[in-house]
This record gives sequence, structure tokens and C-alpha cells, in this order.
Amino acid sequence: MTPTRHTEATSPGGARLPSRRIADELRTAIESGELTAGQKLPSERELAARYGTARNTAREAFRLLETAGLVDIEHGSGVFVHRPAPLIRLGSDRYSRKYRDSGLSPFLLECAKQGKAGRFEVLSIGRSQPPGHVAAALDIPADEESVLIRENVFWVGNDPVHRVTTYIPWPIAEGTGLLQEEVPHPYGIHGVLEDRGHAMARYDESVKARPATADEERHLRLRPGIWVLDVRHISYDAGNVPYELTRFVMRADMTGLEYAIHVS
Amino acid sequence: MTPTRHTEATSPGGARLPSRRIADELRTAIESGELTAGQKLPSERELAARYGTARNTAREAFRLLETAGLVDIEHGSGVFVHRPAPLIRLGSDRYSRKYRDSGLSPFLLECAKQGKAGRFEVLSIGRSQPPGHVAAALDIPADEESVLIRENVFWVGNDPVHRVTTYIPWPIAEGTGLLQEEVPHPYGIHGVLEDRGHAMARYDESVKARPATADEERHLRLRPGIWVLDVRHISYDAGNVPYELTRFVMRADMTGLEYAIHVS
DNA sequence: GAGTGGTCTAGACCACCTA
DNA sequence: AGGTGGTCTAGACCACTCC
Repeated sequence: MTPTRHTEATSPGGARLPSRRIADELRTAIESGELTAGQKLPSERELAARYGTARNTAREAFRLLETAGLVDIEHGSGVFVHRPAPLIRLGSDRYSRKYRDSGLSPFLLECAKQGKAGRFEVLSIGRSQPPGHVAAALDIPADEESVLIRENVFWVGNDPVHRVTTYIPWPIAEGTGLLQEEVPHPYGIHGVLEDRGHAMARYDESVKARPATADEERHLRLRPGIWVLDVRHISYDAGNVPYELTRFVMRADMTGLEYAIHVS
Repeated sequence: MTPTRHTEATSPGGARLPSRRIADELRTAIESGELTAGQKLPSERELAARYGTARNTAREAFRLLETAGLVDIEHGSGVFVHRPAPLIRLGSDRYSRKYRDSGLSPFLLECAKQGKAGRFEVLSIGRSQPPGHVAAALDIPADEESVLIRENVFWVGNDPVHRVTTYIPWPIAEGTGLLQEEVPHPYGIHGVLEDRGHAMARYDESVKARPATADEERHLRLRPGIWVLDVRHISYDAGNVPYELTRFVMRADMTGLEYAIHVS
């Protein structure tokens, strides 16, 4: 009940525990810059010997640091000071018409801007029943095959970073060629929808972070403990019709979002 | 190299491991709804006995589930199916003048909208040297005491949820009363700055997620493994002058962001 | 005080990486 | 092959919670 005050402690109260003590000393060395990103730490066995503990205790110290994002544990190789991954940044202007000349879809546009090689892989395409919250947002029936669903994985270099699911009301998608893998427009899905009479006038995005599901860990090749950003995007045309909903699940250690907001 | 395909497996390859097996069975029970949020799981000792393993193995199973966000482990009480915390949602219109009548600052406005009791606690106020990236963004010298810094913790109910640091160029803050704890304006800091000639015309926000630091775990009372949203907010006035930078560190399990974007 | 999780020991064997 | 982390055992004692 009475919170202990410490000037320097990183593990209040538990500083006496061997695993915390080992972790704290390594943490201090990392945060002070004495150990630099990518540098290899002593092995579990060596730390255990050095501190006179069981190997499991040294191991527990490494776990604490891994959970805090300070080290990367690599099976068979060793433990290394965490090396932050380069971010792919998504700007709120990525749908702007000013980039139309680039002939790139929003995701590839961002990759190009940031000098990265991006591509997307199609997981599935099909007409089907929408989840309830999608039906509600797009104002379509939940009990019919009322949406086209496209599932993609976006890659940056050799890393799968985004798991993307797009829902388009079937009456809008029908006959546009969006059932095929190859999107029949240089500007991507949004180009097709615009030709169909739905030009983006505004969009809403809601952002949450949460641990990855087992499924997402597989698709995005995540080690346990990495969180994802879960973004729900809804596009509206000039008539205020919601004509497209996309859910982005993005590995949070490699993704940044940037929004420019005008205040009225 | 050859990824194994499983129809039902949640832990590819490792399904043979006792800890994974225990975790997978509990995970299935949770995801199927057989165990519901808040429900108590068997104790480590009971699981160990039931599966004929050492207690540590049952314990490891619980750790796997905790990392995935599926259970909450409570020292002395037991392990419970994870009960998601209610979100505090921050909308991109929270600085809009249309809410001026409410007489609430943006954060308290959001709390009121969502029927929650919000308050903020002042950690520190002072004139000091800005960090380099702040100096660059606000276009002020990094080697002088050129900013006013206010550090707050925002509370929702009994939970500290946001750690907030605001930087205001000293020439703007000087003489406004912002050095005192009590902000001399019903609309908060932004009211004061507006009276000072800096009305918000637009703002930029960049969003990232990352594990909490030890310091943040303490201030926000987080258990290890919880990530935070790290938001860098810069306000611009009608003359395009950046007059305020705020860094929000928000516990990601209790925070949602919502943006409405107009496309041109 | 009984029951729960938290930490630790001292060993063993397995899985993976690098050479 | 040798070194590294990954998992497991069968105990022990500590710290916390709840009755």
C-alpha cells in the first residue's frame, strides 16, 4: 500500500532477487550505451556462473529484458541488445489525389516515399457474408453474401508487416474485376471504386493496439509478445456513403501512423 | 524451412511439448467461449497434477497465455480469463471549437463524452532545456532554457492511463500563469495559448506503439508486457507557427484513437 | 492458515545455429 | 561438433490474498 520510493532502482522491492539483479545490471549497461544495439550478451551459462546462480535464473533475467523490449533472444545464436526495426510510416495524406500521378496505390506509395521495396500478396478473394460490425458500418445486410472480401499481406522488403482485409459492398464491387487477383487499375482498389462513382471524400480510422493472435503471429512471422496495431478504416464518398471498410493489422514494432488534422 | 501446415493447431510443430499442449487446450476453451471472461482457471498445482507434469510446466503454459493476452495472472489469487479493460477513446475532433461551450479541456471532454470520471495530476512544471527533437519541431534553441515543460498523468477512474508531457516555447508561455499548477483558463492550456494569440488551426500527430519503459510501468501501474501508444502531437496556429508539442504515452490496452480525415 | 502464484536450484535432454 | 537457447523435472521456500 505504501509505494516505495527509489532514486535509481528499476525493480522496486525486488532488487534483492537474483534474476532482477542480473536483469538490472544488464539493463543499466544497455541504457547507458555501454552495450550497443545488436551487440551480443553473455550466454545464460556464463551469466549463471558469474553470478553463482542456476542457469534458469540467468534465463529469467533475459526474459525480463525481452519482455521490456531491450534484448532479442535468438535460439541457437545468443542474446543481443535489441535492434529496433525500421518503421514503415503511413501518412494520412496517402489517399490524396495529389499523388495520383505516381500511379501507385497508397501502400506502395508510402513504400516508395520511404525508399523501401513493398509488395502485396493476395491471401483470398471472395464474395461472402460480412461480420456484424462490418455490415453495420457499411449499411448492408449481415445475413446475405453482401460483400466482397479481399485479404492481403503487405510486405516491406522481406518482412510481412500488415495483414489487410478489405470489405466492399457487393453491389459496388460487382462487375468491376475486383474478384480477380490482379486489380484492374494502376491506382489499385480505390482507382476502381472511383471509376465506379465512389471517389473518396473523407475517411474515418480508429486505432487500437493489442497482442497479436496466434493466427497473426503466423502470418506476420511474429515472436510471441509483439503487439499489433488494429486499424479500422472506413471510406466515404462525396454523398457520405460508406463504400469500403478495411481492417489493417500491422505489426506495431514496424509501423508508424501519421495524421494531419485541420481544426475547425 | 518447410512450414508445417496444421488444420487446427495453434502451436505449429510444438504441439508435442507439454506446456504448449496445456496452453493450447486452455486457449481453445477460452476462444470457444467455454471459459468466459473473468472466470478462474485451475491452479498451477492442479494442472500439473492433471497432466502429470512438473508445476513449472503448467506455469509455463500460463505464461504463454498471458503473453498472448488471453489470461491475467494474479499473485495470490489465481489465473483468470482476460477481462478487457474499457477503452478511453480520443477523437481527432477533441480540439474543435464546437465543444468550447462545454468548458472542458480536450481530455476531460472525452471522459465526459464517455461517461467516465477523469482527472489529471501534475507531476512537474518548469522552465528548462528542450530535448533535441522538440527544439527542432518547435524551432527554438536546444541549448537554452527555451521551453516550459508540464508533466501530467491523466487518470480515468482509478487508473492512471496517460503520461503526458507538454512543451511550450518560453516566449509564448512567459507571463501566462502556466508555471502554476492550476491552469488559469476553463478550456485548459489551449485556452491560455489561444488568448495569447495562438489559436489551433491544425495539428500533426504521429503514433507508434512500443513496450513500456520501467518508468512508465511505474507511473501507469502496468504489469510487464503491456505496450504503450507513444503519440507526438504538434499544434500549429493560423500563421503555421508550431506553438506547442505534447507527447502522450498511453497504456495501449486502455486507449483507442479515432481520426476523421478529409481527403483532397 | 490455507491456497495461490513467484522464485530458485541442479541437474537433464532437445533443438537450432555456426562453422 | 560445439555452443547457444528451449523445455522439463522434483523438489524447496517466499510473497501475496482471502477467509
